[in-house]
Amino acid sequence: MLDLKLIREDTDGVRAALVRRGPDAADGLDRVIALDARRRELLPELEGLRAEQNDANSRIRSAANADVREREIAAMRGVAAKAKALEQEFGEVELELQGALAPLPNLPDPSAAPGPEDELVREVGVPPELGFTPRDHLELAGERIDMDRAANLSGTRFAYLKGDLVMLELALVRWVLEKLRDAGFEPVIPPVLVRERALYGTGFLPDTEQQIYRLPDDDLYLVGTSEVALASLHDSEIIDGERLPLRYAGFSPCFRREAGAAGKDTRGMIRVHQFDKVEMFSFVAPEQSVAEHERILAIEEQILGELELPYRVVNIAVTDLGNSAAKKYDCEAWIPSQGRYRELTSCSNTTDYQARRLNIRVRAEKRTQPLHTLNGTAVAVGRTIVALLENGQRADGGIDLPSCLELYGAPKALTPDLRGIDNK
RNA sequence: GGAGGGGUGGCAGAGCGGUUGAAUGCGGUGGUCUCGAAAACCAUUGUGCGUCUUAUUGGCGUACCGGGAGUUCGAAUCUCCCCCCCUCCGCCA
Repeated sequence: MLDLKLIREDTDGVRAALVRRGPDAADGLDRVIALDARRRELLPELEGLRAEQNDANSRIRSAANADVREREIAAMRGVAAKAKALEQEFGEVELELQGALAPLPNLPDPSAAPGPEDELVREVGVPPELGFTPRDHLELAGERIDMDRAANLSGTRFAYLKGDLVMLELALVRWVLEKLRDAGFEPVIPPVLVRERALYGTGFLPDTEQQIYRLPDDDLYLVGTSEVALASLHDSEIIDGERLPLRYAGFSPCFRREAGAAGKDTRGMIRVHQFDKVEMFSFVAPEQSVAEHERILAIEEQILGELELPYRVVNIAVTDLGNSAAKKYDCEAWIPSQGRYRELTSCSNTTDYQARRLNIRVRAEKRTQPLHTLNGTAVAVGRTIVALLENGQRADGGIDLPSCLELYGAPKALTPDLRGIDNK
């Protein structure tokens, strides 16, 4: 949600910022301005009538006798009717205004990449010299990733994960959660079924409805990321500035319909309907969000580094930003079988956009204002396993795994799955 | 799923048609007292919107007693719908 006051006072600035996202990104702006003006016309009128009513009420209350009282009441009937009609109109205008304001995306940060291409920030590590044709993660995993039977069960883009890979997942999650806990992020396992308000509040609605699973019988939605639930953790609260920053690490399954992704990444676990993810989420004072964004990015990079994955960081083009993000970095890991980098983690500064929708404020120096929220992937388990398998592969089909996970119960290495390799 | 009881300010808890933004207690803040602290006493203590003074921790108006709609000159108080919590029964990882 954009700040109405800002739209009113710096219309041109807001329009220019929105237009960076695309030529039609500011399309709803004029309607918002018109509705806001109408609202501001109606409001004093309505409040005047209410003042009149309040006045009359105290006279009626203390009326000397029944006659005086009756006369006052009779006189107020007309005022009451007028107020009611005005209230009705005001309510309609306000509703329309909210409806027009809600779809407007966040103002991009000036340093967000101008587009149309993402901007390379840095490249870290070098893609491994394998000396043989790389196998993809399905070949390497063999029986340990069974998407055929999963398709039988649930359709395309689902997977059974088995054996050592289950242990690998749990080790990854445990490792990352401990790391984040030590960095001040409180571990959270949130609900993954949520009401509409949570998705609206985080800006996924009304923007990405085609991506979201909905349970119409219960009026609930399956979240595509624990960000949704973590943001709502402080719904409608006023938080003392001294308590910020508040940092959480959510661990949850994530559900995405991937409608409109037909034909994209049809093989393997890169793009599936269900995956587990550890997500960072921070509530910070407005002046802290830029620094927090860099901090979250640094943690993401540290994780990829310790997992010994070659990766690069890109500053996402404004034209590709989701509605709530003012700026976003992606960390892309090298995927040998594809010979290119693929998004593994991502972090966004959503500034006050979600906070305003969820009415989350900070109180400092006796002032209250919307705070800033940020989110970032710590580990998206499915894609991380893909990257680990493919980058750690040896000529014999075995896979070396990074040593950081050993303490957490992951095997040192995975044995070749001969069946998987024969079938290739 | 069935039956019943509730949702009031940071918390506890009154009010159940008219000086109620809301008693009282606790907590918080400022002060008096004290060498200092505690205790005691005094004062103060919400948020949004509009407007004025555009320096304001400010003045005025208005709204907010889970959310929405309604009845009424007037609703925290009455009616309806929704949400949430609690108790008992049933079911269940």
